[in-house]
Amino acid sequence: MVEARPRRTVRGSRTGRPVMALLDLLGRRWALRVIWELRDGWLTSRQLREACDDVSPTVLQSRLSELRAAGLIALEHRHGYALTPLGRDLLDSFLPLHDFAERWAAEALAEQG
Amino acid sequence: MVEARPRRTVRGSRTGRPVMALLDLLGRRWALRVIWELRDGWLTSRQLREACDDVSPTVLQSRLSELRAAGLIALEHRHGYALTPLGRDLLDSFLPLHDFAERWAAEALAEQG
DNA sequence: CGACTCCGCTATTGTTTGCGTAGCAATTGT
DNA sequence: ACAATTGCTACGCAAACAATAGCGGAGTCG
Repeated sequence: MVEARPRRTVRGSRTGRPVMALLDLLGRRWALRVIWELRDGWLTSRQLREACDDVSPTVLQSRLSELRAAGLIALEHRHGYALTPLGRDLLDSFLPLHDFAERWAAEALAEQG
Repeated sequence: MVEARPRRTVRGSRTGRPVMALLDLLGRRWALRVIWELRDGWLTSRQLREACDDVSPTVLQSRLSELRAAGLIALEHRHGYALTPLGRDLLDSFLPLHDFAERWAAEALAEQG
C-alpha cells in the first residue's frame, strides 16, 4: 500500500512539499469523490461503494486505507466511515468547487452545447 | 480520448451532475498538478513536463487535451499553455487547499512524526 | 539553402493501476 | 442455528500510466 504523508516522498512528488503530497493523494481515482460522498455523515463501506457508482471494492479499499492513513477519514465500528475533523476541514476548503462546477457547466454548454 | 463535459456521461459518473464530472476530470493523474503548476503564467509543454516531476509525455498530453477540451486551459502558439479565465476561476476555488496542506502536514507530523 | 533548436505531440513497449466478480471471516440480529 | 451485514481480499482481465525514443513543423542564424 502506498502512503501519502507530508514531508515524505510520495508517488510522483519528489519535493516533499505538503501541497504536492496532497495533490498526489487527491489525484487518485475516487479519492476526491469518496471525501465528497462523506459530506453528510457516516457511510458504511458498501453504502460508500453504492454512492460512488458501484466502484470496485478493490480500489475503494485502497483509497479508504490511504485516506485513513492520511488522517482524513476514520472508521468506527458499526458506524462505518466518516470524515475526521481534519477531513472536514479539507472538504470545506474545496466546497467552492461545487459552485464552480455549475459555472463550468453553464459556460461549457454555452460554448458548444 | 475521453472527454469530461458537464451534463454528459463521464467515466464512472453516471449522474451527469456537473460536480461529479468535475471530480472525475480532476481525479486523474497529474490533472490537479498541471493546473497548479500553471498558477503563475504560461508554460510550454516541456516546461510543464519538468515542473511535474518529468511526467511522461503520454499522460501529460492526455491531461492537456482533456483540460483543453474542458475549457480550463488554452494553448497559444509560441507561448505554450496557460489557464483560461475559467481555469483561473477553478484554481482560485481550490487555492485554500494550499493552506490546508500546511495544516495537514503539521497535524500528521504531530500524530506520528 | 542547411544546420540547429525548440515547439507540440506520438509510437512503442513494459509495468502499474483499476475493474468486475466472487467470496472470505467476523459480528449482529432473529 | 440461521440469515444478513460488516470490512475486506483473491483472482483474471482490461485500461491507464511510465519510460524512452523520435516525429514533423516552425522559427533562427550562418
